[in-house]
Amino acid sequence: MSYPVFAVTVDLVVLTVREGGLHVLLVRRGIEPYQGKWALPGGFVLEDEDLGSAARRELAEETGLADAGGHLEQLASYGAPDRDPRGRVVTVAYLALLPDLPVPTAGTDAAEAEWRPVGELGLAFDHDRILADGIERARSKLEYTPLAAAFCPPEFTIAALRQVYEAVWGEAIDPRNFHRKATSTPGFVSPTGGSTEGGAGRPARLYRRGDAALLNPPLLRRRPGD
Amino acid sequence: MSYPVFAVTVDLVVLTVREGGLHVLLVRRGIEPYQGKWALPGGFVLEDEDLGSAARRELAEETGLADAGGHLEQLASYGAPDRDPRGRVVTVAYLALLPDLPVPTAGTDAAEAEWRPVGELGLAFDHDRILADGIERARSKLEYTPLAAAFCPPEFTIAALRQVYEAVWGEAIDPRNFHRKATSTPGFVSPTGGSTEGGAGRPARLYRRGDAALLNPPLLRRRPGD
DNA sequence: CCTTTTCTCGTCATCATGACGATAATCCTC
DNA sequence: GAGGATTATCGTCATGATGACGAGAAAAGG
Repeated sequence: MSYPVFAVTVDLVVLTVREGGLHVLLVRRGIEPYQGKWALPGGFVLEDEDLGSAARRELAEETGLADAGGHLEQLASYGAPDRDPRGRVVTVAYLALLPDLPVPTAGTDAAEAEWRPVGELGLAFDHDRILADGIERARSKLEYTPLAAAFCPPEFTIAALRQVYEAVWGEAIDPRNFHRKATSTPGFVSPTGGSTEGGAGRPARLYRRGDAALLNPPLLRRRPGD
Repeated sequence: MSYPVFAVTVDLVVLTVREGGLHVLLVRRGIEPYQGKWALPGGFVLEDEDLGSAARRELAEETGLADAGGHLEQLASYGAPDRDPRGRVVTVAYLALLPDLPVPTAGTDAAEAEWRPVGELGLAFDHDRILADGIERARSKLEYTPLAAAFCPPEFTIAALRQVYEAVWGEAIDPRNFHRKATSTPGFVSPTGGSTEGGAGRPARLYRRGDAALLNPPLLRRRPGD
């Protein structure tokens, strides 16, 4: 039986929270098509390589970081016949959530990788859509999982965790209610015993990510139209 | 630049509720590899065909039904290097939820398509995993969306909807509390005005699927370990 | 007419949440 | 060092959602 052949790529939606807003890692394309445009980092899946392995490899190459406590999961696949003018290319998109770390550019593929605020449009290929899907996935996952901690360093305060929610959801959250929710939901966070020092205001206790896979009950954002 | 080439297939996890239990549409493989084994229906993505179009085409071919009010969504992609002994094949799995309809076998590809209870293992390729992912997706979607109605005919009773939840989640639900929840959650169901007749017990009002994309608040299943 | 079955509506205690007051513990400024 | 600013943490209260369960309504079948 004969069948069409495809190239298969992985594209990465790498999100972080910095300066109070959600940012995505983008690269400027050096070659046609879409030369000079911003695009999601990504690349071809190699022979003998699993999809997840390819995503982890690309993430390491683009960020120059050995997986620093973040989170990586498959997002969705995109394969419109005309999505790449060079031919039939199916891309498997992955979503990565990382703490705010500088992107090293020396000695990596990430010649022009940069954190950009989400919301800019005009990315190459169908990357606008992929990015939008990734952001919606991240927003939704924060409701039902403790994954907000993937945006934080290994130890963090409740306030830092709340600021992640506020940045990703784009809405303000009452600090007192959030504190109650975060500390009372089993497996959300676990105290380290330590505290912050040197900042403004009362020192805050430090927490690590909890061991729950799911928040129960979830932490639902306010839906538009209620 | 050179890169590996892949075949791309779509595989379908087609679920329905019948006889009080969750069933999946399986086909018996007629050729090697895995000849004689049960497998998910699926096939190659054609030249000039979008992934979603391929899934809809396969669904129509396998069930012989023009999309009968069900639901179809992308599930995930699977591309382990050794998942198909014939070579590098990436499959994009789709999840379909259908009302319980007979599977016509005449004049279709579905030479041996059958509804099988979920839970049997030993499917071809990595289809055990794909099926498990599809079931978990369906269970989860029932919590946050009105999609349970996709398992029902266009008009249905609250009891029928409840039985969908009980079959998919595998747990009993209090009919009175479920009735309150279904009728009071905005956009979950909308009454048609009609009623059942001829059955045992008091006639039940008929409903259609509501127009909400999300249930708010959601209808959470009891989590193990609470 | 009575029983059985199933649907529908109500009640009540409990829990989660949103709104917000109050106190605690630090830093900064004078 | 006194007082204010800032942030963290704890508490209170009204409201809404939920689980458990009682009870009436509307049919079928003897």
